[in-house]
Amino acid sequence: MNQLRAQANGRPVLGIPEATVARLPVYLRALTGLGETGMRTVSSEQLAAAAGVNSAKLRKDLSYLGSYGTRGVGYDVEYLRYQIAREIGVNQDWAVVIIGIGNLGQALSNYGGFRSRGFRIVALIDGDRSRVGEMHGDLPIHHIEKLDELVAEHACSIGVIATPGDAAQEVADRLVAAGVTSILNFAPAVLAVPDGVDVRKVDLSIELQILAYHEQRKRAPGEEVQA
Amino acid sequence: MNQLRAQANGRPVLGIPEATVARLPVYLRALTGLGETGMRTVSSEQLAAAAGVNSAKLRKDLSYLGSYGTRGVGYDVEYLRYQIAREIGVNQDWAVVIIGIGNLGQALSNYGGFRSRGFRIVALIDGDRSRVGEMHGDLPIHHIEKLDELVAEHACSIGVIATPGDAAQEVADRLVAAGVTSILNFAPAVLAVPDGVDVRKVDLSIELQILAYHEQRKRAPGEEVQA
DNA sequence: CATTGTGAAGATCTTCACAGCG
DNA sequence: CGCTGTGAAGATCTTCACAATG
Repeated sequence: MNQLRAQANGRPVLGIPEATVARLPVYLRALTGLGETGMRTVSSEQLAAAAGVNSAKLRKDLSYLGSYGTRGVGYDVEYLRYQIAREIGVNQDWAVVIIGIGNLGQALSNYGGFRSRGFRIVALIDGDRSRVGEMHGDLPIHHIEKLDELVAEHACSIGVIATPGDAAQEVADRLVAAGVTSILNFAPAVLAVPDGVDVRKVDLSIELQILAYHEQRKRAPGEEVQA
Repeated sequence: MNQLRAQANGRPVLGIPEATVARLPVYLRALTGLGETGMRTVSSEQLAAAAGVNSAKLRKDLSYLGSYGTRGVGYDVEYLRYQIAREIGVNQDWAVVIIGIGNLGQALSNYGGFRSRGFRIVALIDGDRSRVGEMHGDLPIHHIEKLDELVAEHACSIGVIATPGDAAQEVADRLVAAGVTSILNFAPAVLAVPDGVDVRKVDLSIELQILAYHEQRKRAPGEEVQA
């Protein structure tokens, strides 16, 4: 329902396929790594290997961004890195609140990979009043009643939910009411949100279950020969 | 390359589509929730709503498992839950080792959602000798030199990597050498593993980047009208 | 007769293979 | 010549819409 791509100026527009969007951060990471080794130029073959995809897919993905390569040569590492970062929005500053400061919330608040990609954690929030004031790194825990205030103060558009499942919907409602329009949900719950709000869900136990499914298949071959 | 589905006995065989496999745990969770509320029977419409998908997709997905519904009525909650659990392998006992006991590794080791789905964490492992013996819950940290021994002792087929990115490949090699055939990788690194070993990757910062991409698009509409 | 199960149509994603170009 | 960029083919996934049926 999109696909109005590349126009006059060569810059793309609307409608980078979701599958491509999901891989751009991987390419970005790979380019950053290659750049740190001093490499100046990279072929689609090399970059694809570093990113763990095949080169046709990589070239197709990059073609949605524009024509940033040089035929016969490859891509300029730094230039491509910049273009992808701009496309994703990672060279902006994103204020993030984390709600639910259990083990996972703490792990997330300490995760170095956020800061280096433009995500700045501006507040830690919990519903348990007895934990208010507790420091994690240089951030104190606030009570969830302060959510509106904190979101407004930091112009925060992204919220991370790391609460138990049964608290997640209420937290999501509060986030939406406070003006947050993107939610990363670690809680085991399906969230209902209004149009215009994006939710992405990470479920640790689902990933393990998918592995288990395949593991089980490795172990029980031959089950198919029994009509 | 698969699609040899449903045979004589009605039981499916090989080739449940990946997209379906990835949703089965979601249905399982939804069914467990519905079951706890006392619901005995559920229509595809209701279950789809609880799982956050549309009902046509749900029915198509379930059809790959067999014909477990009753026309005009719906699905028996408990029976369907059992069938999905069996299909995924969640009613088995899966021994899991976690390598890298930083914030994330600790969060994972405490995560209740694993145990209840048949995943039993049998060992915590770290490369830092000074942390050996440290207790987390009822498990001590072992040094990575003990990996082979621990994997063998617990007949462990799944490993979780929660180390920094630069240690991940070496850890993966060790896991494979020890006999682990499924790896859940939280480290920011693309892992090379032999055929027959499955790797799934969870990258927390990638999820945030995907949100940022869409968030950016919400804010800058109209960029497309400038040839 | 409400609801499942499913062919068929449509959408999206991947891969191929090669024309185009530096 | 080497490598990108991309139409076109192929694979997979989603949705439609309705026949089958308990």
